[in-house]
Amino acid sequence: MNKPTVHDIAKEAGVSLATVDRVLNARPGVREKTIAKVNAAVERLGYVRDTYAANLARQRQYRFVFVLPEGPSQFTETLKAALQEAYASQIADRVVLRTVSVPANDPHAIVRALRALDTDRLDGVAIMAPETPQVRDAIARLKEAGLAVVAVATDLPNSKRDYFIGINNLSAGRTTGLLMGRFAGGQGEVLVVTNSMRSRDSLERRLGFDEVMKSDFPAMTVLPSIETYDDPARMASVIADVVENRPGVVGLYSMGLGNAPLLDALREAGRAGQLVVIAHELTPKTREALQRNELAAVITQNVGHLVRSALRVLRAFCDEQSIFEAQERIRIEIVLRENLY
Amino acid sequence: MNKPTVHDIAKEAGVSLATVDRVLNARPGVREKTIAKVNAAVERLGYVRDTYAANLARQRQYRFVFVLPEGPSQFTETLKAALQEAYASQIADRVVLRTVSVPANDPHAIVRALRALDTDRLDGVAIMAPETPQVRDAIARLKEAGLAVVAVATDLPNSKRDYFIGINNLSAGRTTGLLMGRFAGGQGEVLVVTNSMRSRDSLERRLGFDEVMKSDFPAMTVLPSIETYDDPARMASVIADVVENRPGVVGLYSMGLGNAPLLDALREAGRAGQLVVIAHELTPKTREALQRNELAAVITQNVGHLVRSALRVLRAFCDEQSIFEAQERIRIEIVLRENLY
DNA sequence: CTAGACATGAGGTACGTTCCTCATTTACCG
DNA sequence: CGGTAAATGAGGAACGTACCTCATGTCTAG
Repeated sequence: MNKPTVHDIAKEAGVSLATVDRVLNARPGVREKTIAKVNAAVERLGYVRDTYAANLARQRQYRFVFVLPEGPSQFTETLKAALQEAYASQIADRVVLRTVSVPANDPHAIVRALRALDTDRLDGVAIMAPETPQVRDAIARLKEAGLAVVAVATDLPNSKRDYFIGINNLSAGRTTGLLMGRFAGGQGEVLVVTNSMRSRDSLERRLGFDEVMKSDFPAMTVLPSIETYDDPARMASVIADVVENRPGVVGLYSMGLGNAPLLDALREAGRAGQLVVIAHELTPKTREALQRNELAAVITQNVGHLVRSALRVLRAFCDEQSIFEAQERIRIEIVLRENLY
Repeated sequence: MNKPTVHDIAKEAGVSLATVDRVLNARPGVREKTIAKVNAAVERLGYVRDTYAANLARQRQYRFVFVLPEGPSQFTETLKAALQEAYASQIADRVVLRTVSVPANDPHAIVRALRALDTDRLDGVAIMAPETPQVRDAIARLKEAGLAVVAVATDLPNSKRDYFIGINNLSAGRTTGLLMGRFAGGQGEVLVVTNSMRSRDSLERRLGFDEVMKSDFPAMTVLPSIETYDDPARMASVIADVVENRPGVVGLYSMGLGNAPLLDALREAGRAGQLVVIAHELTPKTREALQRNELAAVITQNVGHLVRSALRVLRAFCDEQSIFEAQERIRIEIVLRENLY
């Protein structure tokens, strides 16, 4: 038997097409009893609305905005590229997309950008930003206006966002810890470098990393995190110091942004390839470093998947459809030289 | 400006809707010159056919069959479950799906199954089977009948299949080699066990594994592959032998099916957790073993991704659409205890 | 010059849905 | 019981595309 249509429902329920339509689209003017009759028929026949036909009739447009940080990070660049690519594909059917870039380190700019969004001409927003009370408020405003809101890559757990698309950073840190311990042989000191420990992402990763180090590799020592604040010179001096004065250091964990300066500094110091270096995010730089054996591993999330997922989830929320969790779960990927493709 | 429609094309090209339709659907009875005019208009306006509207009008059905091996393997089970799950989702819009199971170790059965397919009532076939000349011929027949054919999980490179959806097993073997060498500390012997070395998948994995072992970990010794032919007793005796007589063995690589008996045997022998054991395919069994630290790592491919990809690719070939490579590339995933979710 | 083949146009119906309007029926209240 | 409001029915147009028929226009060969 073919898929049932609204006409079949009407016949089955013994009502007219118009009534079925009123029920399905939650329009007023139908008795409870009739609503029940229609719903029963829907159940019985297993009717599912043809979203594409519905979108056609309704001339549906999904107007989405991606609010992304703009900075020296290659991560954002790859993300934007992936967005462009996805936009040209089937997934972006009936989607009108706009990207808003905000300076990464300006907490006020992000709020201004969110406040400036014209909620009347928008159906959904994807946000990648650190969480602040102001950001939470701005998101509450978007939700009140009926928009779908998803957090991308970095979660906004205390905001009213509908969904988070990205990895669990605690697990990511734990994964790195396990890998570091195993690769380094369970002995020696590990240095953790990061751009800044102020972000929750960094904190969570560090937390997970330490947990595993402590429980699984008690013979190893994890040194305090060193913050480099986007400053290549600072990074160079940190690395030089390690190379000269800390012979016990066997591993290096680059927790966030700023992989490029780290790799440069290591190469400069002539220690590239001798330490177990693990970094986050697969970018052209880290890719190359993996190939040269300068990085032992990269912990990453697939940005293509990330943006496609964001688009699908935004649509689902706009249509009040359920989302296919298994498809939207972003995996913590471990990339070595050999599964780099 | 909104997306152009066929009407816009007709206006732009200065022809009627009927002619535009004839050109777009490659129907006969249009002069070369007119075809060029229409195509020029399509180019100029950047027209893209609305596949969903087209499918609606055409009452399109995608009738697909998945031909899958039936055996003691948990892999096939997870694959079928994923297929069921995907079938309920958007991806399977207008798809009518059937699964055909064939005994895994009967090369004739697969050919019989492929020959039995009614090509008139079918639009595409996804096949997971070892390649033989007869299978190649059967696929050639399907292609001649105009069907879309994809190989899933295990490639059929010399057949006429349109596409392969799965991982590169040479790279998978290389990845495992790198991981094994790193985890085991570059010293000692490694045992390789597999159900059978007759499959190309096994051969390629072994090849890749050996390549990396030789180049990156020359101090390690890889022992000859041991085949267990689906026989738990044989597996148990192999493991017992290793535990008792081969103290130099530090690592174990389970290359294909039969992880369950291996893990059972290891537990039996009391050596679970002491060797670096790496296996393929994430299943309930291997998942549990990771959690118990009995497996150091699992090399796998996401079966959900696999089947969704197969469905998308089959559709694309049916519609002669281009496929979005980045989305269809199946990654070689490294799963540790910590990124297991 | 004309028959016949071929090219093109005009217009309609359909797909499954949405969203109208207008008419009719039903239920409830006093 | 009539009056009124609410519920329902009937039907149509539209979305973008496919596919059909029939009429008309144009070219070419004889």
